Amino acid sequence: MELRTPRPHLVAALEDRGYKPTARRMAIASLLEQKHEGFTIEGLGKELPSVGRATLYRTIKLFLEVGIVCKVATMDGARVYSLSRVDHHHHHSVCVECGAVEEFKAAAVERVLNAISADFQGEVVDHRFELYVNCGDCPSDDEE
Amino acid sequence: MELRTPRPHLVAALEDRGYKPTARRMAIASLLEQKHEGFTIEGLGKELPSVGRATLYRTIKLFLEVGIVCKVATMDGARVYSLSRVDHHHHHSVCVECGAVEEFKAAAVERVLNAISADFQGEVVDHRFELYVNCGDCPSDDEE
DNA sequence: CCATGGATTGATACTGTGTATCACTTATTG
DNA sequence: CAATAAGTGATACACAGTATCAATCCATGG
Repeated sequence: MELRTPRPHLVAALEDRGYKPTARRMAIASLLEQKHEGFTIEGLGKELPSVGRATLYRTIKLFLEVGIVCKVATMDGARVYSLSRVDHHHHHSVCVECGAVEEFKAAAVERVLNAISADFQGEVVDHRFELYVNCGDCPSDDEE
Repeated sequence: MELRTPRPHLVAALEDRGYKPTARRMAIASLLEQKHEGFTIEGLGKELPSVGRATLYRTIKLFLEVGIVCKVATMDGARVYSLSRVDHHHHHSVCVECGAVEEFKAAAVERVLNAISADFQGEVVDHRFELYVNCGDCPSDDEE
């Protein structure tokens, strides 16, 4: 298991919640940092065969909880995960060709949301806004 | 299998594509018309035990293709299906309490989408916008 | 140094969701 | 009625995710 130290804020995000930055977790985090595409956990398993499946699921769940990974819906309704590079609220675009996930912030979306919330009887608790794109510079899977 | 005839446009949607309005399909469609909440296929299976599991999955897939059913992502990323009552582009709200799915059209969303598309290098192919709400008049599961 | 206890890990079994296959049935059409 | 296509059900399979439990790791105190 090659252990490149991931960026400090990932480590901090874990430690702040009382989780240990173990070798497994650091290996997984540093792998994710090299990934531009959305990933599945089964896919990670193939790249990190030395890490148990249960640990992978647990770790990604932990990363979700800590906020360094997001769960994104693809166009066909499947789920992929994506490392979050920013710590504020954002949305995702997913390239339908190469699967690249980008994070973007659109104040306009929040404004629309507020407008819609006002119309809604009942309370708007949360939302999801995803863009499916042709990113235009899909690597021929070089980034893999 | 009780066979209430579903609304004509469901039948038409099938026939227009060369699919037959069989007894199974009509039974499933008429069950869906009574449903206000998002549903899972396994759930349908419990309500229609006389219909084979494979047929249920095939039928819902067919309904998706024909456009009379939508696949909606819940807040936690799970998928539910929902009968579509309108035939134009729309979005969904999902009540986090009772699971009720509403369809709504928001021109503002499309405007934002156009604005964002202009900023994007590459082409925006599709999008998803879901609202998670507390609908405020959750039946105490009376509508089940 | 050793014991102890909590956190982490891996193996495994299990549930849920969806697809593929194949034999059987039903409808249609000539 | 025979031939054929469409639809159906059983089953097996693949994939996603959870639960359990024993084993391991690691910090701490004696």
